[in-house]
Amino acid sequence: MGHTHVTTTTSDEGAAVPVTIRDVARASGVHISTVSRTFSAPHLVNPETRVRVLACAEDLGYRPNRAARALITGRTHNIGLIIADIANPFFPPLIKAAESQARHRDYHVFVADTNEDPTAEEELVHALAKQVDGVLLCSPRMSNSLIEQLSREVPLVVVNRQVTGLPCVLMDVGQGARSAIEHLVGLGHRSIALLGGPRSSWTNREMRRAAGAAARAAGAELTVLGPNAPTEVGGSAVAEQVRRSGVSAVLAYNDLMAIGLIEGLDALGVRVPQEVSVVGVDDITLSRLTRPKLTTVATPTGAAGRTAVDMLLQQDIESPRGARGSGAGTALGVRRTTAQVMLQTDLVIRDSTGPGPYARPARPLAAPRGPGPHCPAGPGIPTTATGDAVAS
Amino acid sequence: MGHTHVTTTTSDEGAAVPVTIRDVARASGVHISTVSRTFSAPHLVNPETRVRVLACAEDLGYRPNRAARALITGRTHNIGLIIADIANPFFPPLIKAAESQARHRDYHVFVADTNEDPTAEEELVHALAKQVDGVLLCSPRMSNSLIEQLSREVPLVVVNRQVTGLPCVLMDVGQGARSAIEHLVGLGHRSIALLGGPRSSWTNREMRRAAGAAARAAGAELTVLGPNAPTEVGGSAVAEQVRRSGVSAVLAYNDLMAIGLIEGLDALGVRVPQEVSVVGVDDITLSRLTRPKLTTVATPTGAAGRTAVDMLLQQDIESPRGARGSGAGTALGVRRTTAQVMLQTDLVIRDSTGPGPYARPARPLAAPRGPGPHCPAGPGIPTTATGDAVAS
DNA sequence: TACTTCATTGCAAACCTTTGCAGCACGACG
DNA sequence: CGTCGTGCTGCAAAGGTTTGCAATGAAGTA
Repeated sequence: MGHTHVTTTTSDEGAAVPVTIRDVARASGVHISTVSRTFSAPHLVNPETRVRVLACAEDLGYRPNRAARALITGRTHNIGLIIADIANPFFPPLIKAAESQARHRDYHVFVADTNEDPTAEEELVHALAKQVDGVLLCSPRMSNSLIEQLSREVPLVVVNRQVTGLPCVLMDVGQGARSAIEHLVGLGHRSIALLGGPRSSWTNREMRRAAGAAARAAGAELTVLGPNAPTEVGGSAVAEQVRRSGVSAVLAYNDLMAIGLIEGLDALGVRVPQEVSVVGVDDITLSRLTRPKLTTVATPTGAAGRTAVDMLLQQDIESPRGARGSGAGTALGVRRTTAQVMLQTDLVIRDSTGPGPYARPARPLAAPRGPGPHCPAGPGIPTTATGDAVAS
Repeated sequence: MGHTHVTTTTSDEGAAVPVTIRDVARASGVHISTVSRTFSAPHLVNPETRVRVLACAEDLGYRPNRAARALITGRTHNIGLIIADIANPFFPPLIKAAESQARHRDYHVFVADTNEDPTAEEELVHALAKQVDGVLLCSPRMSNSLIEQLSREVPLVVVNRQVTGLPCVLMDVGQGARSAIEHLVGLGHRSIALLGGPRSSWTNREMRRAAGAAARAAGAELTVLGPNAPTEVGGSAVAEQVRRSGVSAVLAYNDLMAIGLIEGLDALGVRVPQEVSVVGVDDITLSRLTRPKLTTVATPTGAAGRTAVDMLLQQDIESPRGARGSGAGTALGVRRTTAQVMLQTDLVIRDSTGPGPYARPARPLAAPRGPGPHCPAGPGIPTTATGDAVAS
């Protein structure tokens, strides 16, 4: 892993020459305030002057110093985006959507990864606080109370976590888990495992709650396995445990774990979906590329990113922080309205789920053990999953 | 995709009360400069005073304003990281390595995605310029001359692109492509396709050059297909073309394309590796999870991230930008030394490559068409790939 | 002509912090 | 007793920008 080759050259390249508003003012023969206005309030300056100033600025390669500007206006036109794990393919679509939405409003997005570490999360919020106008906290791992406390330092929008009093963007994983369970029960599974994710994940708690209720309602038994790391290795690590537990179907915390689990089961000689059905959550691109293709609960990540940015900017605009005028601020408790948005999820049925032990044969097929590979849920099996498809 | 549910509440949460160095000074009965020193030069302040100040600061929840600090010191302790496409799993390991390395040196990393768009790249550099101490440009898509120009605005380190006069971190994809071609020729392939990536990619040019030379030297024929988008769809889109071209092996620009290609070939009924062998580049985690597992050229992404950060910080430290003292700077041409580091790559042989039409049978197997699925390159076939394994 | 209105520009304070320099007190040394 | 060094602290300028206010001059109105 050492580097093969290092070449070193020395050159006399000119260093960065910071050109300021003063230089432009001097060059164009006006006061610095006029230059400033040329950029931030063009309608206040004589068209002739303006073009002259602009020409000089162009000439000198002047660029307004955003940090200095932020110091006085209190707005940086930056948004912070804190992510538990960039390596999780769930996030990139969210990031991209947020970035494009922000760009439309003349904002830039800075992404930071926390490695699923709550401490890093907190530190990052502090570091970002004064350099951005607001922070999007995605799938945070820290406590609600800490989040509330941090929200006093910088405007926050939380994604994938419900915290009262703060704007939140949620995905209805409860509904998703319910559909998944009902789908599995409809296929004839009665003994199902839930592969838990990180302990401190709101999504994890929601899924657990909803899946438990749905299983109970449908007369199926739900075993909870976890918590686990929300990654491929987290999934493959529990393969043995899944086999021993004797369940015929598994709902995983996310696609990555589902894929890892399938891989792990494969290594143990357990075939999916013939012997065990697996459902994931997220519908990452990858879930369409593995064999078998993954049945999964699709989450609207792009919409989440866009919505979160909108909510942040809206909240941000109505309360210009760092106001001028001496230290008032505490006096008038700012009245702020916080919305919580819940986005729909959808079950996408592909090839990783198949008939279970209690399936009623859909057509004259060999064994109740299920049809050949790549056979999606047959049309003969209702997915209403209210329990009546089970009978016995 | 609409949101199911929106709840809105209004609360009287106190707004962000920005507490400055002044408040702390007032509270602890010292001058602001003493407070400042308490944080940035603790050894200069009386221990008693220090604890008192720290207590007050803690009490009031004071946090130094990094923007204001940067304005005067000229250092933000931030690093910008510009990436062509976060959705490409090649980058996350690089990002994480860079972040961890930066954190060790008390720096923060801000990541930004450009969507493979050169214009966005340039804009992002400008936006970041005054908010970071330097920028890591990863797999840039803009021209060398523009990069050089931008490097006068902010210290730059370039990854996956060679530009003279600037510090660069390169991966030896030339060597990688050579090994891949030799591996394929050794397996008995004589007609090979190279799936090109983005036109403006340095890696792309390097691979093309090296693969061409290696094929010529080994007496094989190389067909170049492309340029293409460096994604799964970019790969699957050329499946038809690959089949028509009649090659028996393909070297793809990266793993994503290789995986997409395999998927596309599968849809056309072409089996990998039995009918066509496929080699990728990058060794992303995903390449171990697809079937067949991907043979690929592993690139040291983590090392690249760490090295890039080191080089940036080193370059940065010796020349403190935004120096105090009036507008000198042009006068003394700053002498700066730029290193270019080349990192090794390694061919990882898995299941997507198998014997070609000119293979000599390794053991008494059925047809020269190749063994069953999941059979990696048999131990009987040497991978020295100097060409002598071909014979006839 | 005198007065108002308007557009344009300059002035200077403010944002929050760092830092060179000077001042102060105190102990030590000659 | 005078001088010096040392340890600590305060003063004020500086960094690049925005912005309320005032000043200027010209045009419009009565």
